[in-house]
Amino acid sequence: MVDTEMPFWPVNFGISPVDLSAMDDHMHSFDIKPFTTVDFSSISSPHYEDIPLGRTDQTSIDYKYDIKLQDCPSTIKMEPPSPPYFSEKVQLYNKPHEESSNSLMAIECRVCGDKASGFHYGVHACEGCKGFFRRTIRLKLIYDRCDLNCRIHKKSRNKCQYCRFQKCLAVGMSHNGHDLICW
Amino acid sequence: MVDTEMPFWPVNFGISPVDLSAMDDHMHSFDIKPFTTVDFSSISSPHYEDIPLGRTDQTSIDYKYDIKLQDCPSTIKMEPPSPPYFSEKVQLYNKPHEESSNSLMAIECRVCGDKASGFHYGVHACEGCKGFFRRTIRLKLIYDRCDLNCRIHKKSRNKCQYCRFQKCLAVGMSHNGHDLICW
DNA sequence: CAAGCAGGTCACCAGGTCAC
DNA sequence: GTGACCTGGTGACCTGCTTG
Repeated sequence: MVDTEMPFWPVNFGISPVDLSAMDDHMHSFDIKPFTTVDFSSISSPHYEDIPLGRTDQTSIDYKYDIKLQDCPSTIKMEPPSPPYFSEKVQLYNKPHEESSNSLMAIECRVCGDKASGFHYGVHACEGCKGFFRRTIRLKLIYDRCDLNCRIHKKSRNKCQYCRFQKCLAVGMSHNGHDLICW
Repeated sequence: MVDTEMPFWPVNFGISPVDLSAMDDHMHSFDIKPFTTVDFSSISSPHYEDIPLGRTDQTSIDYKYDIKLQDCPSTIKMEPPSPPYFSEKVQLYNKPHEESSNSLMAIECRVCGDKASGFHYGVHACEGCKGFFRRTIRLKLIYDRCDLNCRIHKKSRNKCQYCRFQKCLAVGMSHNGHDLICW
């Protein structure tokens, strides 16, 4: 959070508007941080920024965590990011009156398959996995390594924290996941 | 089981624990306090020395935010007011790649760079910054001071309310923005 | 009438809490 | 430690008013 390395915006004082725009564009390019400065605690963000239409830019930058997956056994594979993101939101907004929340109810947690309570940290997740991920991040927890690549299900999700967290990362959970999809 | 001494997993590599904790601590900036210690009456839109045409009567502003931009660090300087009608249009035409079907669509929020939804409070702003500014003003919110001069852009705008609001003021948002453009 | 903005609304999610 | 529940900020959308 708080990237102070480039406190640019104040500088444009007395510059022509055109220059300003140009500068702004430039500034944006600084937003992308190298992994070495990954923003750990950033609190998130804009949930539905451009939801309604054409959010075509859902790149998979979410994977900045995944890149290493922390000594992840090679057997762990990335899963595609949670695509329901748009469809559901759009659907929701398109039919406000209807009890369309039911549709959301049916969505499965990408990590354990339990019922997702919403779109958390960039993926559909249940309360349990959401809380687990949050706790891990906030407390900077490190779990005992496990090479068994345990499968994570609703019933077994608490058996292996290491693999659960790996799964969280693998499915694209990111502490600032929402931010990331902007790029 | 849980080893917190060696935060070695991907997220924070390259970041020192100090940085991390600093970041975390920054979260507290979301605490909102009533305007008890702030002289609300002295708050006003930022001054722009280079404002050509006399925005004479700042006096009628309902909620006048401090000229000092809430004790903003001296490194923060005002940006020129949004002379938006032209600058943004120019910018618009300089960006042919944008789908300019709807000309307004392409205008950037002066605060965060997101897509502006219109001319709000005196500047082109997105729905998010518009709502944020409105809320801050109407509820007389004051945010925990931040001296980090955080840059505000679409994906980070929610990370620091203090700096976001400073940016709002800096770009010229004012509760009676309409007065401003009427000179 | 249309256009455009101020202000309101409320689904949504991050983060906190605490019984278990 | 877990996860169901709660709280509060956010922002997309809506409504109503003003302006031309």
